[in-house]
Amino acid sequence: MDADVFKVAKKLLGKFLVTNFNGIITSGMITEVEGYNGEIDSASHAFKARRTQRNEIMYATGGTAYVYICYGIHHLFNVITNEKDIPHAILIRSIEPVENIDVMMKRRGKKKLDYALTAGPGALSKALGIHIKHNGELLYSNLIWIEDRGVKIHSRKIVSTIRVGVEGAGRDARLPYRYIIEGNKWITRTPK
DNA sequence: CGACCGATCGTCT
DNA sequence: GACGATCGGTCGA
Repeated sequence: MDADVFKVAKKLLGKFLVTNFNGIITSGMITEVEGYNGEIDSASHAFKARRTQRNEIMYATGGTAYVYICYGIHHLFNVITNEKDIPHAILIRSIEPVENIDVMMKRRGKKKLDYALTAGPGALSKALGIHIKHNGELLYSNLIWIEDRGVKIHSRKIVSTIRVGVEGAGRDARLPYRYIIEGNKWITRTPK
């Protein structure tokens, strides 16, 4: 929980996102994130304080998972970061796979191990088994959590770019709120 | 490689 | 009734 969603977003790089479903642990190191600055961010689901059934969880206390479905198919995983009623969110966009990679490949229907296994928010959710039913899950639960394993990402290695897929988001569409680990190959393409 | 396009359905107007 | 905080396949160079 922190007042500055972008500071938290950068801190999440190098942390490990872990799931434990049906006794199987899968995990990866976070390599790409995007910050969504609540009610004043025209690319955020909570823009203009529009509170709906879908985005209600964004108003929960920091440390809660916000999962929603995009394009009818993909489950996108976000971390809520602020106090109750302040809808700041961080979209986890890519991870570098670490534990039980074979399970993740099976979930994704992949035969080759490459960046596509866990690059992109829909892809990593599928690989980790994250589902819409985990919306509202607490990230200090025993199902989904974030671990610090001592990996330090120096601020010089953090690159910011515009966010992906928000071209039509209006005023804030081109703000540099996407953060990636420089040189890491486990990330999606950078938009123009 | 890059560009394009169809899939697919919950959510909001 | 329209439209996504996307993905993966195909096509052409």
